[in-house]
Amino acid sequence: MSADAEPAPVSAKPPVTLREVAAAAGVSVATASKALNGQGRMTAETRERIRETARLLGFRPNSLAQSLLRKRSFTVGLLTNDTYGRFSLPLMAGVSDALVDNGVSVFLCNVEDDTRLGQLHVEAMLDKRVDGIIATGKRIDRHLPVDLSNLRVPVVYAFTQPDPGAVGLVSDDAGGARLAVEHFVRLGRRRITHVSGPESFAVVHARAEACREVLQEHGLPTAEPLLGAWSEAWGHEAVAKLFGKAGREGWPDAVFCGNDQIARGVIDALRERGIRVPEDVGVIGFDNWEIVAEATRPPLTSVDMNLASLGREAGLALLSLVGGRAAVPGIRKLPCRLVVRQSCGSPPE
Amino acid sequence: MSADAEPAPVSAKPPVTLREVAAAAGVSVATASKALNGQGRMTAETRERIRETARLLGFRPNSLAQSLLRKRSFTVGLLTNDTYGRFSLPLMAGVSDALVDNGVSVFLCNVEDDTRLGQLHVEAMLDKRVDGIIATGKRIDRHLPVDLSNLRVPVVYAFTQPDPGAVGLVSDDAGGARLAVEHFVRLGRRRITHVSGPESFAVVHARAEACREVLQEHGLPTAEPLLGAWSEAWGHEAVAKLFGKAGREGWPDAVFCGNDQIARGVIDALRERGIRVPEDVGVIGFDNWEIVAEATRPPLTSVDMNLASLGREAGLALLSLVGGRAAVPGIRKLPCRLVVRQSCGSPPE
DNA sequence: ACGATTTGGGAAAAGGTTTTCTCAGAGAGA
DNA sequence: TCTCTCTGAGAAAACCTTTTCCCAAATCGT
Repeated sequence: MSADAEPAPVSAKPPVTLREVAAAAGVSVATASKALNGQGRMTAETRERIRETARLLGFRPNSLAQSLLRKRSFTVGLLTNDTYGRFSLPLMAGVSDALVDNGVSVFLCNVEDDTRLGQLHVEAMLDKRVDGIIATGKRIDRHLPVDLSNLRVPVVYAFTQPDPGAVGLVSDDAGGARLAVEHFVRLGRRRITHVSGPESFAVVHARAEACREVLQEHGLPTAEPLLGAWSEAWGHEAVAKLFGKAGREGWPDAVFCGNDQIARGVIDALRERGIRVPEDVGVIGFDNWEIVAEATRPPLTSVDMNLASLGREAGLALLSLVGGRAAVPGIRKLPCRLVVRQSCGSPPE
Repeated sequence: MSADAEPAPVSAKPPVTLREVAAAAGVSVATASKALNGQGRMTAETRERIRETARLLGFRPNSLAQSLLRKRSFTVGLLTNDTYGRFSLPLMAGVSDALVDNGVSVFLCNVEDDTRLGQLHVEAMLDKRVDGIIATGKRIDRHLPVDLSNLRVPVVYAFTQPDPGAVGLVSDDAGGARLAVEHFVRLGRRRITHVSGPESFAVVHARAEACREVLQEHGLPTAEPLLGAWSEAWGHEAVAKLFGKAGREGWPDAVFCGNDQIARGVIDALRERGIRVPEDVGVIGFDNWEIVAEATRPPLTSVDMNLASLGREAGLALLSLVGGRAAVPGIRKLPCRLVVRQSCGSPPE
């Protein structure tokens, strides 16, 4: 019989340890450690020899052992209840971006509005000695279904309701709304309306209020915002309400929408009525959800909440907290940005 | 002067260790460990006393120390290049679901089609001694921009191109297409066309081929699929091509679309032409992207790739690999599922 | 009552790294 | 030549838990 070929072992040999490097270089582990970390005193020749040996052997320090000793794991947890990631993913990208260069990895935990699951995840993260936690969600006026107020690690809240006294980062919804409405005003629009989501959302009020303020500042007529749902269907309905009444002169010439889906519905409904966008009516959305904003006809001008920046800031804030530097508690609002596409037209000559 | 109130320390006292529990219970750490893990021999009374002490003190074992010893970190990495998470997030949800009950946490790493970033993340994960890695992406016929073929830890590929000899899980696109076309046939549709994405995608061919097969099996006419982009705009264009020519009798009575955005475009374009959906033409999409499928008018019947299940399976497969049980290498295709809404009509009486 | 076995529990090593001490030898100053 | 100060490097503790081995006391059998 021929000797059977050994099946390739699924897991290769164990990683090379500092002890092995030290042995290969003919020094003690202490010296090896110091050589690699630029600590201690030794001849440049010794240090270089050890470094070379480590390189040759492909040595990488065991992060677990380091963490155990340093009481710092270079690991943070990102807690979210935003299953589809509309908001958390851009945020996560920013967080990750801010942290990866510091060698920090991110545990993503979806708690799904389930307290038990949240508890489970938080305990798992704590057991794994995360250096800190970033809490995020799908709306900024609700808590996650889990209590993070008395943890042994710092917590930063981003795009979710912070606990009192904690560090919170949210988008400046009022500012975003200003951006949109002022853009309309600048383009010469005069009858500007606001169609937004459910009354139960804090951002709905913040944006509506800012909208009203800007209109007043410019001496333009204000009307009650139309509140409904975050859906295309509501955009259609709203158009029916706004443009259903006869008398073209009463019609708005601009609609600022609470999100891009509403705006999409509004634009489609306007086209169905033969009302031209942007010639007759300008439309601005919110969220700058590119896949929607770019698919509307014409492409949608929209307010971007800069969630990636928000995530970056949250990551940096957490890093600073982890480093022992106290951060100013309270809610910090980060500016939005208007992404101009073609649903508003150009300024009058 | 009144004594200043001490500012609350940002980080509370360090976690309680096994040593402290042992001291409080008047036993050695060895005994304490055994008591808590159900190991060793001791009187039930002693064991219970230690357990109670631990509970009182809020002891939780340091996962880092455990991992160091067991050579198992209860941590896995999820590598993706799907920045917006259309595909990775449902998948991630499934993975997480499969793993959380085993106390396994997931590092989410977005590598963004950037080899350097990929390298960075993989090394960080390896340094942190992840038990395994799940690789995923935004299309199943492309590799991630990072080499995972000779890692010391098991790797499972889900919804991305696996390395040869590795374990790969993907959706059964051909099966999904069959589901859609057979649904049309069952409803009595006879002139069924296929509008899909760019030719460069493997799934485009798989689905088109399956589509052709089903039509042949039923003796129905086949036509070349229309290949374009994954966009609404292409859906509009395709309708122009299909329904532009005069002679209503040559028109299709069913359009199977390569994704929901195309389907959305198709439905909108049909309505604009006064062609009724589903009465005149049935439409089926792919991906079951709920936010799109539910916003089309009428709501879109669509093929769901069961990405959460895919994620679950990937998680379980990885767990099994980590546990040392060899898994069958090669690509396993998981079935799709047809989500029926209202864009196809009801079966004829 | 004496040896054999069981019982309850502790000591110590292991896991990989960092850091603080310690120490032998070398060079310098007198 | 004798002491003092560096210099280069190692020993060992520490981080926290698990597990193997070991030992004394108690129980059992005869």
